[in-house]
This record gives sequence, structure tokens and C-alpha cells, in this order.
Amino acid sequence: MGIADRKERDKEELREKILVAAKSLFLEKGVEKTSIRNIADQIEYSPGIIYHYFRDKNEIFHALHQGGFSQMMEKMQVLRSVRNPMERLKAMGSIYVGFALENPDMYDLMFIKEAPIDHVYNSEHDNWKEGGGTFEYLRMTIKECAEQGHFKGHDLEPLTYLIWSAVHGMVSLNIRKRCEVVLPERQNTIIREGLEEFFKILDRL
Amino acid sequence: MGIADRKERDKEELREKILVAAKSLFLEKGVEKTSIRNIADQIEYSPGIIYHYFRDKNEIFHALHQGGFSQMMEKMQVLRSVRNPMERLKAMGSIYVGFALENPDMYDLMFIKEAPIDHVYNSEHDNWKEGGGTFEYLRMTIKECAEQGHFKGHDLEPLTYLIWSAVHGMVSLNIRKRCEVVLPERQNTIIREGLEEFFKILDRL
DNA sequence: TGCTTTATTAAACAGTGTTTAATTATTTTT
DNA sequence: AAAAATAATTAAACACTGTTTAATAAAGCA
Repeated sequence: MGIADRKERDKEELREKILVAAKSLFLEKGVEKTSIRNIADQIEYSPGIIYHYFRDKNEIFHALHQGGFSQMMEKMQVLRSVRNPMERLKAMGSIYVGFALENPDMYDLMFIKEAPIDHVYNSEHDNWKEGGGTFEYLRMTIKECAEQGHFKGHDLEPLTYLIWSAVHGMVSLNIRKRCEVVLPERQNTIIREGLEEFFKILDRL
Repeated sequence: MGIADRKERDKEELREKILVAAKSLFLEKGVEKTSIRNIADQIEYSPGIIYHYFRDKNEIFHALHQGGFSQMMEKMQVLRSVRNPMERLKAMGSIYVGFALENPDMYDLMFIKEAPIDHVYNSEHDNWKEGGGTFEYLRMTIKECAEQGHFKGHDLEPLTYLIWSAVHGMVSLNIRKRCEVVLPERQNTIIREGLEEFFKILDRL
């Protein structure tokens, strides 16, 4: 069975090559402006071959999309050592922002780019990787905060959404270049400073 | 000179027709998926004619982009009657969200879609229409709140950015369909509920 | 009327995603 | 080892895209 295995590996290898090439091109020129022919050129194969490994361009997008969530969850692992839920919540915000600033194009892919319409939620669909897991973790953390006496008088589900939105908003406005309206001398630091203000607010809730 | 005037009007008329067609198509199918030929078909002219009125597709995008800000500022006019700055701030949030939910595709155009790279900030560039005015107004309102004793211990510039981001975040996550992670029964109301939580927080600052 | 300018178009160019049929390479069977 | 079957890969085509060009039609003016 070694031969079949090796063939399987070879196939997997080319699939991986396509993904690596697609990722570098997507992040460099954007999804829309990267053509199948560009990817084929990079891996030195004909364009047609790509359709033997992915149904269409969207499927390539999705494969990378999933990879992004794995990558982010990886970074979140350090939160395990943070016992105090409010500290954990704030640390989560820092990690989230850090990930977004270090991988702006991947973040764009994950949270800003329009999700292709034909995104079918089949049985194999792993909600954890697709971001639901991260939100679930945020929800749990906020619930723990509430149990420790925070967020009195608040409805936790919309509050969770608001907290996520605040951080996402700062990051996405920056990524999509809507920050020119901010005072020029503060544009580079506005996200981290905004996060600081956010922490001050959270501490008082 | 009447003839020249009429010609001017006719020209303006076709320009307007192109914009109306482009807008309806952009909002219906998205900018990327609307072709010049689609627009030409809709106005029953040949594709080439469009390049006599707009340099390229981006210029059409920008014309609509600007129109969106005028539209939004229009809605903001009612704020003039709100004397209390904190009430005005909250009302601003409601109007902002209202505009976004009523015109999701226009909002997308204004705040989410990647701004074309070649967006040159020339002397005629009207910062007011381009959104800087709205942010300036938000900044002033928050400053007034501070003068009335709110936001003690906060740095107002990043706080302003944070407040904008919170509202933008909620709206943009919704528009780009990242809300499936929210409890299903609350997805439709999550933005307005999130805004309510936000107001509760603001009231205590 | 003929001449000039303007408005409009048809056609072409170089690019796109995707599908098809043909070709090459590899594995399996005889 | 030769032939048949299967898989991997490609070249070519199709129907699109944004944009530019040169040709045509229309309008205004002399």
C-alpha cells in the first residue's frame, strides 16, 4: 500500500503548493486581483490543474480562511494561564488586535472580505475553525466576568457582540484605510490607544 | 448661449443616468461583479460612451461614494435640535446605525469596501463629504460631553475612535455576514440590542 | 449647402474564471 | 515485456471582463 500512500502524499503536496502560492498572491495583490493563471504561473503548472484540486477559486479562499482561524486560536492558547476572567478578556483583546496588525491581509480574509455566497454549511463544516469557536470562548469569558460581579444590568449576548465589534471596528477601519480622519500624529498608534481606553471602560464595568 | 446650456444639461443628464444605473447595479450585485457592459446595457448605450463621462470604473465608484456621505449628513441634520451633548451622541449612534441598516450596500461602499489605491487627495477634494466631516462632528460632540463632566480620565481622540469603531464594528460584521456565531434567535436584533448596551455604558461614563 | 466639431459606436486588445477534449505519464493487467 | 486502463496534466476554447482605438453618425455653424 506504500505506493498509494506516496501518490496520496504527492497529491497533497501539489495541493499544498497551490495553497502556498495562492496565499502569497492573495495577501500581496488581493483575492480579486489574483488570477488562477497567476497561481498556475507561480507553481509552474498549467491553469487547468488547479481545478483538479479545488472546485473553484472560492474553495481556495475557504481553505486559507480556515487556516487563518487555526493560526489565531494558536495565539490564544496563552490565555489558558490567565486565571482572572477580566484580565483574560483584556488579554484576548490584545491578542486579537496583535493578530490583526501582524496579519492584516489574513484578518481581512477572515473578517472583512465578503464571504462567498455559495458558502455551504455542510456536515463536515467545522464551526470551531470558522470563528464560532473564538466567539464562544469570548462569550464564556464574559460570562465568567459577570459571575465575578462585572457587567451588572447588562444583557450578555449583545454585550459580547458589542465588545467584539469594538475591537473589530478599530482594526477593520484601519485595515480598510478609513483612519485619515484621525489626527495625523496619532494614526499609527490609534488602535493600541483606543484599546487602552476600552480597557479603562471595561475595568469600571 | 441657450444651445450650449442645453447641451450641457443633456451631457449632465447622461452622466446622471450612468450614475443611477451604476448605483442600482453596484448595490444589487456588488461593485466587483458589475461590469461596464452591464451599466451600458442598462442605460441602452454602448460601453465606450461611459469613458467619455468617467475616467474609469473607480471614478464612478467615487462619485457614488461622495453621494453617500451627503445622504448621511442629511440624516444627521435633526441632531441640531438636540441640546444635551450626551443625548446628541447617542442619537448620532442611532442615526448612524439606522443609515447603515437602511442602506447596507451604500454603507459598504462608504466604510468597508477597499478604497481604490489611486484615490488622489487633490485640492478639490472635499473632506467634509468624504466622511471627515462626520468624524469631526463626533469629535466635537464628545468634547462637549467631556466639558459637561463625562469621560473623566480618558484621552478623547482615541476614545472618539473607539466609539466610532464600536458602532462601525457592529454594523460591518452584520453587513459582511459574520453574525452566524451570535445566538440564532437574536441575530436580527443584535445590532440594536448591542447599541442599547453601548448606551448603558456611555451613560455611566 | 458643405465644413467642423461633438457624440456615439463597433471592433479590437489583453486580461479574467472555467470547461472541454486531447495528450502525456503512470499503474495494472495480461 | 506488451497491452490496456487509469490518472495526471495540458492546450485550446468559451464567454466573460476593463479599456482603448479608429470609424461613424449627428449636430451646429459658415
